[in-house]
Amino acid sequence: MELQLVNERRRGPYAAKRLSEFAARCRRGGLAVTPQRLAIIKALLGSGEHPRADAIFAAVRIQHPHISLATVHRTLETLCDIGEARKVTTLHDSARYDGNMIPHHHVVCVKCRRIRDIEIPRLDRILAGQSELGEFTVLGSSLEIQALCEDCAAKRANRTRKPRR
Amino acid sequence: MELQLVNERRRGPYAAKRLSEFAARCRRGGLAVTPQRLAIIKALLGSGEHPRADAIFAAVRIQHPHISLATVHRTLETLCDIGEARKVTTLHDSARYDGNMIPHHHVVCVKCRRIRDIEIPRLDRILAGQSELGEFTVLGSSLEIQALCEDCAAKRANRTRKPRR
DNA sequence: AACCAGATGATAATTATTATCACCTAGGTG
DNA sequence: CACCTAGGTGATAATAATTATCATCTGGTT
Repeated sequence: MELQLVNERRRGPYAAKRLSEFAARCRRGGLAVTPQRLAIIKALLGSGEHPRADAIFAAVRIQHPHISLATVHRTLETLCDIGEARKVTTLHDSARYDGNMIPHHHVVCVKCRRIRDIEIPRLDRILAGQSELGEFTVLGSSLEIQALCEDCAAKRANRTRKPRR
Repeated sequence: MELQLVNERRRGPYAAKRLSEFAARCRRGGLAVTPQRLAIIKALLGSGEHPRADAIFAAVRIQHPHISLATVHRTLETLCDIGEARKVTTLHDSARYDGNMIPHHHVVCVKCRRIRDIEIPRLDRILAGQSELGEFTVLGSSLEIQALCEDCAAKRANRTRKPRR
């Protein structure tokens, strides 16, 4: 079997480990360890639901009634920046459409958001053979590769070479 | 080579073919063939940029100065419904986060938007070996499988069995 | 204990998308 | 070919997620 649902049981120990390392990882990323950040990462690691910002907000509010929704949004983005979380969806701020209905996938520049089509015949073959996945009936799929395009890589290199100070 | 950028040259003939079949496909989908819809699919097929609604709006406006932005949004969604276009991003109306940083992918129910993690070790192996892709430097990737969960499939079956009339 | 860069809370601003509704038109019907 | 009507459109308001702003607060270092 090529595709399989992830075993949920592994989540507990994994979350505990991640949580115990969190303070150290914040400091490594140059971030202060605040009660809000702890509460947010805890809520995120404790959820298998791929929650939205407002769900995290609701969960965290129980212990931190004064926390602001803006803080939750900001913190989740920050966590993604230091590699403590990832966004399941949308690298883009608005929907993008594609008229090409031939099966294909996408590379997206995370900086300028340019998109190029790519083909991965072997992946399409794997997916074509899989119409059921646990309790799900497969309808379609799309692979998105996050990348840096030439132009943006060049710009970034310039900035790295001579950081303003 | 497992992954490769799609050759752009193929787009012209492909677009011409799709365009010539468009009216028939609309009727098959029970849709009227309006000048607006024609203009929008034409703009979409003519673009390799995976455009946003507002870009399509700008393009179409040149020939149809009175078209409404709402029509463009509506039409693009309609085109997706009848399989004439697809959304490159965001099945969701808001961002969703994941605390699990172990490489994995997602199945999403297109109805209730429930998400489950899946593992595809073979895909991860393909991707791990690919740090360059044409002019792009690969940073990460995520596969999203669109599906229908058990519950939503059951609900849909009920509706299909007894369509109200 | 004091300091301050960075974090937070409160709120306003922004922006993509959807809803509403009066009017219009594609495409069948007599 | 003129007419009819379900469905489509334009204009605009409403909604809702996210981001910006800014005064205040605090983690962590001195």
